[in-house]
Amino acid sequence: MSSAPSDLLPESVELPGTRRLRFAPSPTGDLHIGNVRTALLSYCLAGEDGRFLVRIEDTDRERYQPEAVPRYLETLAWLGLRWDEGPDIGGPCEPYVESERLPYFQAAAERLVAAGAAYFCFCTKERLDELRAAQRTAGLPTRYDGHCRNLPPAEAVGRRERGEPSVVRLLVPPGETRWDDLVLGPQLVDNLSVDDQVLLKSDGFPTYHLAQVVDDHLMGITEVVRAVEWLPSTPKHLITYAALGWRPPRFAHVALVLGPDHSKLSKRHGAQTVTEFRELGYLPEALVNFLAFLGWSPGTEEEIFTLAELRQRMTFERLQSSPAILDQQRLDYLNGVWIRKLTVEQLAQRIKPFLPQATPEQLVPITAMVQERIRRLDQVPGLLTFAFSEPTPDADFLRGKLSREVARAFLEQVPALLDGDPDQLMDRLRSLAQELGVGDPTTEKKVLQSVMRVLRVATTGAEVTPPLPESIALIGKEAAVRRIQRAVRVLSEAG
RNA sequence: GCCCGCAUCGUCUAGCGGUUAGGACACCACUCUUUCAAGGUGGUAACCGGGGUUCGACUCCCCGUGCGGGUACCA
Repeated sequence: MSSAPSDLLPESVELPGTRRLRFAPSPTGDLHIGNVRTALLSYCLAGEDGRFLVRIEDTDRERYQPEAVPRYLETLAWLGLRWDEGPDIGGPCEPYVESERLPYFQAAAERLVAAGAAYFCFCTKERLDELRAAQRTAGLPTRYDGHCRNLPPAEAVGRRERGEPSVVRLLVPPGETRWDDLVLGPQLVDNLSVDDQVLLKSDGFPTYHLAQVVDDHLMGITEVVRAVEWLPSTPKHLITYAALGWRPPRFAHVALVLGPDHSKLSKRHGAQTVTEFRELGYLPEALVNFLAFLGWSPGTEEEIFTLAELRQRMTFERLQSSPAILDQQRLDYLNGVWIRKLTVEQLAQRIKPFLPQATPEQLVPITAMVQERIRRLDQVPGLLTFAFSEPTPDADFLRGKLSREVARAFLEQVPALLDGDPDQLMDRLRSLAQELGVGDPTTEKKVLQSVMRVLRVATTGAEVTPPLPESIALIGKEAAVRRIQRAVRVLSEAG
């Protein structure tokens, strides 16, 4: 057999980075929060002296969505996960798109076949289906029966030349496979339970199993961080590395992220893609901080971390092996923390897309008003409806617990108080309220509250708003007076 | 069915043979306060079950149970 194809496989040369970790998403749809978590872990675990690379795993032609690639990259960038090598910026191991690396996979497959570590298989889908069904009813493990394992090479070549569709399967040797997982510890698998995996599909594309092994080797990947769903196929990968004479990377299998009902995260759990979380008004800083703690902890009681700090601190030793449930309340809390950590100007920029009706001049004052009271950016419009539309509270809503007379008497005198120093407005309102509170059986404090409530409802139409002086300043004195006068009218007419 | 992994408050977690089992979210009080938040103080709440090993198990081993994953020419 010719050795030419194998020459297509370059031996890895010196590559930059003490550690090289990659994120290799399959471009189908939108980036799932679970995927992003492994990307985050890989980015952090690469450390400050390591390299983080992105490789596009587009070997499934059925599910491939070309538009997904730029979207994925944009999402990673939004989160701040900067890659050192990737499809857009290139690097020493170009190209970083698997569909452009077919010769490598085909060469590897041929090398494996030549070495007797893999073989051509001509079994049809129908035969395989029947086989599995029969095995299952017999209570046996469902796996390939080795039907094509011992085809004479000449026959295999002949059938291929005649155009019969074929795949290349890994020939799993007897024995056992062991490795020391960076998260789960020592693993031992009897090769009897490892299937003869298809490495090269009949369309000439590799399966994940081959592509991952070949590319991780050629790209000098030192550690592979992936979800436990890959655990059962690790022996296949290790056997492939060994057959190719390559040293495998170390593996770190992290547990899955589950929904609140302990099942795999899916649509019915609400937001699950990064884009969805972004549209709900979560900050990348919060998402990163939150995700990092799903399966990792610093071992101290610190819990607020920037991405840079995470990259500095994260180690494989502290990775957790049990699954984590996505708790959105905790995410909300962390998001609130990060919202308050930003400067008003920074936050204003983040709020901007959520409040397109705000003028540039309004944006900063608005931000200052809401910064302490929101946990998500999408809550901003709800807090500020009064600023962008005229409220129309009715008399009963206006007066609340107060009598119409007291409510009206109070409101009638407010416009005059609006003129002085805005910082003292509360003091002036307080004095006015105290005057009106004389003779009232309730405490002064309660009177003050009721009376402020009337003014709040009159000017904003809501019981819950940012502080009154700022709210009034936002809508402007003129509008405030107009709204108060309207309220007075409503209260009078109701009588 | 078969193979594999996991198991501390409701949730995220600390713990790595001897602790009053710690922190955070959520929740409940109180506090601050013009509402709502934010902040402060305090509180409720956990080692899945059964066997071992050991002077001593949340911690180590085995079994069970529960949950999760794999079982594709998808990743």
